[in-house]
Amino acid sequence: MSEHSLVWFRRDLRIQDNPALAAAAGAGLPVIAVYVYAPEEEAPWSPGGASNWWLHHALASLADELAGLGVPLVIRRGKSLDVLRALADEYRVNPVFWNRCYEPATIERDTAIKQALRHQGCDVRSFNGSLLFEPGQVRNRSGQPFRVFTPFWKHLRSLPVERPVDVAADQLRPPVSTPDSLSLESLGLLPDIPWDKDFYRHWTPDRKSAEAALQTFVLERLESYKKCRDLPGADGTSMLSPYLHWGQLGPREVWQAVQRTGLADDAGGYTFLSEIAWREFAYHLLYHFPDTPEQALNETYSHFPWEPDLAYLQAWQSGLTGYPIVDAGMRQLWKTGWMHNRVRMIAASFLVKHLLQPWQEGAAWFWDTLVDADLASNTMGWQWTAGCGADAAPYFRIFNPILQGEKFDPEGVYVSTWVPELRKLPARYIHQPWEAPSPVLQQAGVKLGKDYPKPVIAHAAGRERALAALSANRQIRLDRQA
DNA sequence: TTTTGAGTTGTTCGA
DNA sequence: GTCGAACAACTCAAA
Repeated sequence: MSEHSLVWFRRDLRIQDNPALAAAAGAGLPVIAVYVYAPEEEAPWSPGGASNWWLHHALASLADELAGLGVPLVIRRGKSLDVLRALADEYRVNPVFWNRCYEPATIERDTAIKQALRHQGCDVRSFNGSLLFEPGQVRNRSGQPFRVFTPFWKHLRSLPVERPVDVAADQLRPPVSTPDSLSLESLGLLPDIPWDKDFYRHWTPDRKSAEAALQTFVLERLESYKKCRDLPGADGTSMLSPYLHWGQLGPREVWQAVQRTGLADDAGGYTFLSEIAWREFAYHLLYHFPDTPEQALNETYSHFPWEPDLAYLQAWQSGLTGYPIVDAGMRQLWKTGWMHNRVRMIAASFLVKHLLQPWQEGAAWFWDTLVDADLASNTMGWQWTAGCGADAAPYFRIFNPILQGEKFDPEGVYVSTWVPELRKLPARYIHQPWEAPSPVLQQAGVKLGKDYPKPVIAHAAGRERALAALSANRQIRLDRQA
């Protein structure tokens, strides 16, 4: 006889629009809600430091919300299967509900768990709570996965997006007896040294704030999104990525919020929805090409002549390359766990092209430092920048960090915020302080090489070196073909 | 069926 | 200062 149903929370840390929870409410049985902390099961892509910080607060928020409904959040640590099995045995659980994850490691784990639980007579039902569409179900006309965004996006627009799932939260019944739970603190998700103190100024990682962020964005910034999203000094982007990653917002809630504004077909709304579609595309690619977190999608790049150099990598990581827009981005990342999208592209391109460091190094750093670190999006983004991914940037598209700075941060607002030692420089020189005449530097209180580094490499030299490497790589491929 | 044209995010060069 | 061309190779779907 079954006495409980169980909801296994993972990347769906919300009550509303949660299909697994809705199913549990509908099942009518007392509910055990559990979060199993098992980062090793996602290795080598276990959440990094910044992600763990967010996870801690997201779990606290979820536990609060659930407690308000009379259902405690049970926190356990150990192998997911062992934990679920033990709970299922002790509390006579059947069925088990969860919302699916889509990384190679989580797919493999969940498949095995589903099989094992069913084998012991426990029904398992999984749902899609994290994507608009299941990545395996989207195919082009030849039945193949899409490798180009535009046809993918066109195809997506022809499919109906389901409404958010209504969860009858008042139907949730508390467990007959409450399983033991670890304290959230005991998971050790928060840092020992307080590098996170600035995070609190920039983020409130709870569900209420997620809803508020979504509402504020669609009401105040969606209309101008197309125009402002590329300006890192303005509040032009949605900043919803960490909420989406952890499932504090579901993509269907976001989609619906945009539709309700009536701006979905206007420039701003349309552009934003296409960004949501890029997120879908990233999952689609990761699902169909599960090696891509480590290996180039385009095999031509598997033997690319990178020139690994620790000094270069560290200069980039610490925001000391001597290129203000790059350094501003890297420091924003370190301080807040987030970087503006335009600057992510500029900083990534600089690492991969000017410095010839392997894109995997950049991906690993972002993975550890971003609060929105997402295996699908991170992988796609870095491969795109390096030129080896889907819809990749052509080899000759090497961002000029000076031009990019002048174009997208013309007044130097963004640079001044994150590289304060340059804030007194006139806008004309703020993206290339080495070009400023000595009196100008002196007046701004900047001594190059002391207060702020000289460029680690001259733009023209870096560009030429990258083009040479890219051309050599191309030659290798042509030789192989011959 | 085959062909054709277009494709997130750019830069440089020369007229 | 502005403008068009050139800078691969490949995917996808419309014609």
